[in-house]
Amino acid sequence: MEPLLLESKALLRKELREAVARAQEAGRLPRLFVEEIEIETPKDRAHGDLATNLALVLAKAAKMPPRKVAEIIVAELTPTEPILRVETAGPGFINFFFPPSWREEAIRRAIAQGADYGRTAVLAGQRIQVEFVSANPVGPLNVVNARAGALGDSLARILAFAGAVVEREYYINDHGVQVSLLGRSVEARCRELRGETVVFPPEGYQGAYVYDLAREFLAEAPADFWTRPEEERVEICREFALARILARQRADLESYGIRYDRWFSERDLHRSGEVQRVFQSLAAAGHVYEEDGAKWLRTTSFGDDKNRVLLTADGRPTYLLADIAYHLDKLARGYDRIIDIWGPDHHGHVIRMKAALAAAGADPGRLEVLIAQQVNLLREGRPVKMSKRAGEFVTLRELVDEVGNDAARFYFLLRSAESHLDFDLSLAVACSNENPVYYVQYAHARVASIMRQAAAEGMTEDATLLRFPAGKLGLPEEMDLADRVAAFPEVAAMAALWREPHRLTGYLMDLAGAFHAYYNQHRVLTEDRTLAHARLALVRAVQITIANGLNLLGVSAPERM
RNA sequence: GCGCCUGUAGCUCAGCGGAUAGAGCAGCUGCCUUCUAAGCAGCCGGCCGCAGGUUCGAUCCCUGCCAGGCGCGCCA
Repeated sequence: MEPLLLESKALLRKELREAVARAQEAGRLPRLFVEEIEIETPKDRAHGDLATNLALVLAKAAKMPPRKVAEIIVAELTPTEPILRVETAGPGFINFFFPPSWREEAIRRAIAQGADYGRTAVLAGQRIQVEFVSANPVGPLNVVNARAGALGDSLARILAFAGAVVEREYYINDHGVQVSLLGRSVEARCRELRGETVVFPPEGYQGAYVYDLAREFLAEAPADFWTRPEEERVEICREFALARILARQRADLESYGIRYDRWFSERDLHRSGEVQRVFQSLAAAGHVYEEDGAKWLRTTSFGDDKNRVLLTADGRPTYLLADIAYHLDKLARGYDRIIDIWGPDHHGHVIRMKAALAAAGADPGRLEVLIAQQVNLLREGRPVKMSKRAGEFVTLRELVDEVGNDAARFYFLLRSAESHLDFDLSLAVACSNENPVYYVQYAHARVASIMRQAAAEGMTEDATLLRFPAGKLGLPEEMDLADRVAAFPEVAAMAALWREPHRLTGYLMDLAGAFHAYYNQHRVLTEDRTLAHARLALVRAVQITIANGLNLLGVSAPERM
C-alpha cells in the first residue's frame, strides 16, 4: 500500500503538470520546460495541507508576475478526490486543502498496516552494506564505538524499512603492529604477575584490562609456556588476547542490540594473497612508483593531496593497501552501495580511500562514508577524561550499564552524525523531562494505558478500531496528530535516502509532544461512545507510529512505565 | 601550512532554497477528585560567526575571511 501522503503528492504533481499543459495549449502560458514539481508541507496550517512553489519557479521564464502564473494554473486545475480546496497565496504559492476524510484514511492505513506502517519502496531493488564500529581488537569498545554502533544499526534498520536489502558487517583489524603490540603488552604483564621486573613496551597498552587478560591467560596457560622463546610467548598471548577481546566486543554489541551478518577478518585478505594481488594490479595499471625503497600509490592523480605508501621499505603492506583490498572485495560482492561508518580520527582518510578505489578501477561513488564524530563525555556538566593509551576511558559496556540501551541509543541518534556530541551521563540516567527518550516512550505507554482501560469495553482490537465512525474527529489537535501520523512514511524514507537517522528522533519527539498536549487537553474515553471509538483509533495510530519509529532506532516501546 | 567537521536563544542542538527560524535544558508563573504529572499551558530569551555573490526568495547553495574541534606516519 502506497503511503497516503506520498500518493496524494504524486497525484497533485500529475494534475499540476496537466494544468500547465492545458494553459499552454490555450496560449495563456508560454511554452517552457517544467522540471520536477516541488510539493511541500507548509509549516503554518493556514497555508494549506500541501503547497507548491510552481508559479514562483515558472514566473521568470514566463515573464509574468508569480501570482498571475499561479492564478492561470489554478484556473486550469480541476482538483479531484483528496483535494477539497485550492487557493493562491503569498508571493505566488498555490495551497491545497484536504477534507477531514483524508485524515481518517491516514489513521485507517496506520492501523491496518500495524508494524509495517511506514514501509516504503524508495530503496527497493538496492543491496546496501553497512560496515560499522570495526574497532581495533586491542581493547574494550569505547563511547565513540557506541555512537557508531547506534548510528550503523539504526541506519541499517531504516534502509531495510525503505525497501533495501541490507547487510551489517564488522571488519576485524587483526593484522599488523597494533595486535602484535597487544601481544607484547599481555606477555609483559604475565611476566610482571610472575614477579619479574619488566620493561613494559613503550607504546604498549596500559589499560587495566591488559592485567585481566594476563591473569585469565595464566589461569589456563599451556604447561610449557615459560619454556618457549619470547617471540612465541608473545604470539600465544596475542592470539589468546585477540580471541578474548573479540568475543567480548561481540557480546557487548549483542547486549547493545546489534548483530552482524558477517565478521570479516583482515588476516584472511593477507592469507588468501588478495592483498598482494591488489598491489600487482595497481602496479600493472601504472599507478605505483618506488621512492626511498617504498612502493607508493599515485593517489594525487585521483584527487588526493599527497601520494600514499602501499608497501613499506621492508616490504610490508600498509593499512591502506589492505583496506583497498577490503573495499574492492566488498564491491565485488555486488552491493549497489557500501556505507562505512568511521570514527573522527579517520575523517581525513575519505579522500585517499576514494582516490585509491578510483585508481583500482572501481567506482568511488559506490562507497559512502559517514563520520561518527567525537563524543565529549560529561558527568554533572564536567568532562570525563578519556585516553585509551593511558587506560583511563569509559567503555561501551560501562555506558550501557549506567544509562541503559534505550537512553544511550536515543541520545546518540538525537544529533546528526557529524556534529560533535556532548553526552552528559547524569542527564541520560535522569528519569525526568530532561531525558528525551522517556518523553517519547511515555507517549507510547500512555496510549497503552488507555487501551487497557478501554479493553473492558471491547473497542481495542485493531479490526474494531479500523471501523471507527467518520466525521467525529475535527479538533485542530486531532487534525494535527493525524497529519503527523500521515507524514511518518515520508520521514522514514527521507532518513533512509539521506542516511540520517536523527530525523526520526526529532520527528518522534514532535509527535510525542503533540500527543501529550492532546492527552492533557481532551479525554479519549468520553461518554460519547462513537467519539471515544474515533479517538481510540487516532491514538492507536499514534501508538503504532511511535512504536515503528522507535523500532527503527533500536529503542524499545514499553507498554507501561 | 593543507584537508575534513562544526559555528543558530544563557547551555545542548533541530531546521528538504520558501510564507512569522524551532525544541529541550536553565530562569519565572500556573495546572493532579477524571484514560500514567517521566505530562501540560504560559512568560522570558535570536545582527542564524562576519563580508560578498547566485536567486523572485538564503540559516540552507557558492567564494573569501574569523573562531573551535579533529586529522595530516613507510601506525591502525
